[in-house]
Amino acid sequence: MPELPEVEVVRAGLEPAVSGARVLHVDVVDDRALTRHDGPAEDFAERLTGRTIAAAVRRGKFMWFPLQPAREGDRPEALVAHLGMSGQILLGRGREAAKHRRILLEVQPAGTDRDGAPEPPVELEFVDQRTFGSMAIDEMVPTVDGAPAGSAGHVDDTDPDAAWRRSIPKQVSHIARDPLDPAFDDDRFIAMARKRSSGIKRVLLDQGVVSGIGNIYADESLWAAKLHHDRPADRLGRSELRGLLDEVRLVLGRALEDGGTSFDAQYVNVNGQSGYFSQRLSVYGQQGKPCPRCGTTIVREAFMNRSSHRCPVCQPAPRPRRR
DNA sequence: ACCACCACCTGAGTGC
DNA sequence: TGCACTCAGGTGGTGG
Repeated sequence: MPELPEVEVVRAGLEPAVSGARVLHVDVVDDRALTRHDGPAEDFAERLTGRTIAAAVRRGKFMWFPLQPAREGDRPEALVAHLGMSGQILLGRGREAAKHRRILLEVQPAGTDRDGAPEPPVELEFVDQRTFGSMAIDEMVPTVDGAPAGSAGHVDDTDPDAAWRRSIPKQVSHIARDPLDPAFDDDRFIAMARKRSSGIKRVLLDQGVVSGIGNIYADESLWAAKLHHDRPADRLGRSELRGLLDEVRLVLGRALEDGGTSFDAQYVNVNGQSGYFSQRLSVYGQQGKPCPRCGTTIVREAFMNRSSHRCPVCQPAPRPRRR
């Protein structure tokens, strides 16, 4: 479930189960699910087993789960997860192994039932057909701007116990904030974009400039902002970029409300359920259908070994750059 | 520093 | 049926 809304659906679904939970058992079924981990599977399992998870945090398409220190004075660490193109994290108890199960974690939730008895352990199953996703244990470093590192749900940012709040896994530190992050800096985004000569869609997809946007939401946002994907970013006005940012936020927000975009069973929440935003797509995958705004037939074009979808009238091609 | 391209994978669909 | 080919929601490293 790879773009921001889908990853946020997963993060929010995991949060109540993992916050304060203790990792009882780690089973790495396929080592390829650890490409982001610096070390062998045994190292991953050893460092994770017995640890307590503090929370579930997300920036862009990356999620991480800060771990309480194993011993006082230890460097702060987190379990990092990226879903890649086809990853899922499913929650359950004793479920049958999915075909592409890569890692299974068994955790002891922090909560108790209404009689005060501990809840039964729960399984987190990391499933990933194409193995572009992976997990890792990574050290945490302070955020450069000193603000909370990402979206963490119901967390008190002033709580001194939440020291992890202003830290980020080292391998995620180069990722820019996403447009739904309160600490996202609009002016910084606009300044960065206006230094890029490549097309605006490449800039939207550059996770070091703005994170969380992938091929679906780039196309949807550009259609909403009436911009062609090849418009050179350094030739766009500040107000055009501001307007684009507004549309990005609207699109991501609506997709989140709908539980994300699911084209097939590949993209589901932690309970295996689909999202419904695919019913509201204006251009992505809508080639041959009428533009919802002007009725012109939507076209699909090759773009970076993938596709771009647009309305030829609402989003006319830019004139080639003169020199 | 930027920029375009390629590799990393599995499976579904299409045309011959 | 089988085979070759294309395509799919992402990221990172590589050269220029």
